Amino acid sequence: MASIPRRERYSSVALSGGAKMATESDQRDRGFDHTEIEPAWQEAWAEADVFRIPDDAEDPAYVLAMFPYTSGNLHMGHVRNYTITDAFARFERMRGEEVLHPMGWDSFGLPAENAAEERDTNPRDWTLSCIDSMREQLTRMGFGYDWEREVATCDPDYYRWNQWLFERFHEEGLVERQGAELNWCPSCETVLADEQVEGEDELCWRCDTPIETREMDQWFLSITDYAEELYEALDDLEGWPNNVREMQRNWIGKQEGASVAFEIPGYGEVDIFTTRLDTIYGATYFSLAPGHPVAQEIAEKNDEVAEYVEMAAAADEDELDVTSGVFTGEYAINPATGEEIPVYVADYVLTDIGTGALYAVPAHDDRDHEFATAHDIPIQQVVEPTEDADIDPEEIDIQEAAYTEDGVLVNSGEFDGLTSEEARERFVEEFDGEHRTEYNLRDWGISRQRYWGTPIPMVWCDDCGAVPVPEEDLPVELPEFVHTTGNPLDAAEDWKHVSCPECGADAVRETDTMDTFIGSSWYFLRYVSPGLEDAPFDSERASDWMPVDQYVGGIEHAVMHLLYARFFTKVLDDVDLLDGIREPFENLTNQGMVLGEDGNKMSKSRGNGVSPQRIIDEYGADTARLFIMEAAQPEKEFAWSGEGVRSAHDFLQNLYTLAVEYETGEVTTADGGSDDDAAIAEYVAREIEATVASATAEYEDFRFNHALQAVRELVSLLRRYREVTVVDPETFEDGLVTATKLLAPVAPHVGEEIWDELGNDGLLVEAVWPVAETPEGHILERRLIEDTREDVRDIIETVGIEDPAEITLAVASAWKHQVADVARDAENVVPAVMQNEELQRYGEEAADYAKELAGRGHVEEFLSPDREQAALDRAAWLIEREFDADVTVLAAEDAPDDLASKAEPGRPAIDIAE
RNA sequence: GCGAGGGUGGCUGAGCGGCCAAAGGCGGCGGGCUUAAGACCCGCUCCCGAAGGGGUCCAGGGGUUCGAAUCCCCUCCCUCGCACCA
Repeated sequence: MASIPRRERYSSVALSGGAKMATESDQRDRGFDHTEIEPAWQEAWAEADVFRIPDDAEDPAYVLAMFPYTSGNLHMGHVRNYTITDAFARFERMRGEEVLHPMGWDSFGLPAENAAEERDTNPRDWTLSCIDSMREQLTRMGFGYDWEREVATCDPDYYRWNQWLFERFHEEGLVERQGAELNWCPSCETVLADEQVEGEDELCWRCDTPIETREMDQWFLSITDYAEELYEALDDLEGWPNNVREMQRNWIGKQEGASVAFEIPGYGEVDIFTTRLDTIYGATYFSLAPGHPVAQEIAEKNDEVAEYVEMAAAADEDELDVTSGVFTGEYAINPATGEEIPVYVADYVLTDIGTGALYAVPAHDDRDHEFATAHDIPIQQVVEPTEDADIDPEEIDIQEAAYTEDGVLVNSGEFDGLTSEEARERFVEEFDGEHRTEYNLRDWGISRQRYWGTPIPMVWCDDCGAVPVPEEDLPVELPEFVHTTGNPLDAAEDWKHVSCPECGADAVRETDTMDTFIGSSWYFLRYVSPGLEDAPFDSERASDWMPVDQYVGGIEHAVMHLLYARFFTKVLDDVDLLDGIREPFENLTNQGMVLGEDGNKMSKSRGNGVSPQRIIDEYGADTARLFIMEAAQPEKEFAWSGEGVRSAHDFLQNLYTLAVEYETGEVTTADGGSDDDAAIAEYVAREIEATVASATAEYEDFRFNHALQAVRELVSLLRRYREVTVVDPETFEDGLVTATKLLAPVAPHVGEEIWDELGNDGLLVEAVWPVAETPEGHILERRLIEDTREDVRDIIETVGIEDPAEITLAVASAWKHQVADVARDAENVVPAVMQNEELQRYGEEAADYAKELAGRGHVEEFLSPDREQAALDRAAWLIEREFDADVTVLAAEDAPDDLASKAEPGRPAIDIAE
């Protein structure tokens, strides 16, 4: 795999280089050529089938990236996403886990139709070619997937199961046909689910076109049946980011409250929903949404109301003022007071929130207050702050502004003095209401008036109504695509006309297709048994392999995809297709954005985009992967940096070169050298162990940048090691091998190349992850060395020593360590030390030191004198090298008294001679 | 408005009760290696200091503690999500 040994290449450069500057390509010739090694190793992995996971694997680590939409292009966001999962999967694999790391294609959707229109082809061919191209790009990045498990949602063998599941849902009573006012995207010419409408401006999630509303009959999945569990279970999803859980909570919008009926004479009882039943005595008017049935009824008799209702229906969202509304002339009876309060129809009351009707309490609700003020409705206070509240009840002027906090009841008849909380509980019974929980979540409208999706397997019969297509006739395949302005399925006459499965009469197929999010709601189950022909997935295996252990993808799916997938999983468990799996994704990571070099979001208009293709061509996949992983922790955003890319590339080249130099004998080695050399080797060996321990922990915690930082430090140490002395071959090679292994999940191609170069058998991808504990005392030791080096620097600098010749370090005597040990645990340090018989011998000295420690308030942990000395011995070379001076490390008893007496635990005495 | 997450040195960013003047990277400065360049290596990069010392410091203010960048409260600012939600 590796080409020419480095030496030959080097000499060829030397021959041709002469005095002129080496070109970039010359430099590259000294290291590896990524265009050569990357495809070669990709082929080697494929041949060895290393990413394949057998069906009989038991509970493998399931590492999953959100599958891409088949746009045809891999962008940096994808590269980051897939680098993270690939690195983690490779890490787990090297640790001996069986790993399920599959890939597939979210391949239905409108863009394919648009592309087909533009290119005079059809969505299928277009999509299939996109898939081929994206698979190729993923492979070039070196991502290791089990391609035998590849799935594509546009494949009839896949979407037949969307249909089959739709019918199962139907049988379970989870499919409903509802007429509703729906979000219509005029550009996509289809309806959208609420989740697919974004922001205040109400834009289509795909094309950013402002949404219109349309009244249509639609197929809905009853996700609201699961609202409670979807909401409550979020608390236990501890492996999920808080913001995603919070977004889902927001979206589901659980509200605990109560409903109470108000009588409107002539119109019967009207249910209201409220979270503030405690304020019922303060209700001074009653308000109906324009869409409320009673409002409609009143409109029939009252022209003014009719006019308002009509206007409200026609008006756009924000067109009407918040105080707009009309008095109906009717009165409602407040069940608490028995009083009649005027009934208004007001646009600020929303039809689909609560019951679409409410009693208004201007004194304790901001919107009601505003409305009451505008309409000259009385404002009656019924709650005042509790005594321990921050606000003085005297300061509250409810004519000026509503007091919306909980408090104590006033003006509420016999209930005065109850707290808000008590009143809410009490009033439910008192006024014949009931506890009620409302959710914001609406049912999931899945009908789309588009071609490139899963046909909804229903047939419309004049006599039988909507009839499901019999299971044996699935899949209902898409007909040939035709170019048309409307829905191509509507135009497919032959396809559309069928006989009714129930009565055999002439009937027509449902021409709407399913929301593409149906396909992504269970694809993670299909990977378990992708070819299965008689069920969507193998239930037993899925129950064993699920949930997904690590799921990584963009935050844009926080509500839509992730909520739908949770919903599907729960339903599938309830219909026994799964066994006890209630949640699909145990741990979730949302990778941050990759910004352009200017710190802004990459975009065509800014021209700050970086194409993965170009980076692979120029620097190779490993460089791109390493740069991305070093740049930031997965969930953080970072800006692309040419400098960073080059740095990653240089590092890989340097490590490779170091390995080659070692292998070709350019690194001078000697077995069992001097004592000094042995000490240095031991230092290096301990650092190797420490690096393994910390890098492993960082990989586990998804802090790849920290792991990689540790690897860089190790490699830097190895370089210094070989510079300062003849190296111990075993230690040095262990260092190289360790660094290579720790790097393997991120830079797998270069890793294999080095692995091979060092003469190892087999593939690195299948090698065993190193295991080591942080050497005992390593942290204290590192601190000691760093402090000491810094002190030496400080002294040389402050004193202005030109050329230090001899540095003597003396460890503190054993009794000082003992004083510190006693002091650490003592309440009263000085007495504790002086009462210690052993320490009494040191009299004044011990007392003085004890006083000093007592003054610090806290005594740190220290190494014992022996271990301090040993640690300094091992690290002496670093000091010698830095200051170009001889270094002597002495035990207290071997050092001159005046020196030794200056030493403290963790702080050797330092003498520097010029 | 409600909710979540944040505000750390020239920048980026770790730390989240003592070992913190605060990791790493970038940038800047000086030095080594080299015919030279790159790469690599060694320092410095808040202020004062002729032996490891002292001062100030982690958005602002207050508090808890022997001790706070780290915990609590208030204020200001940023980012994200939801929002005429009864």
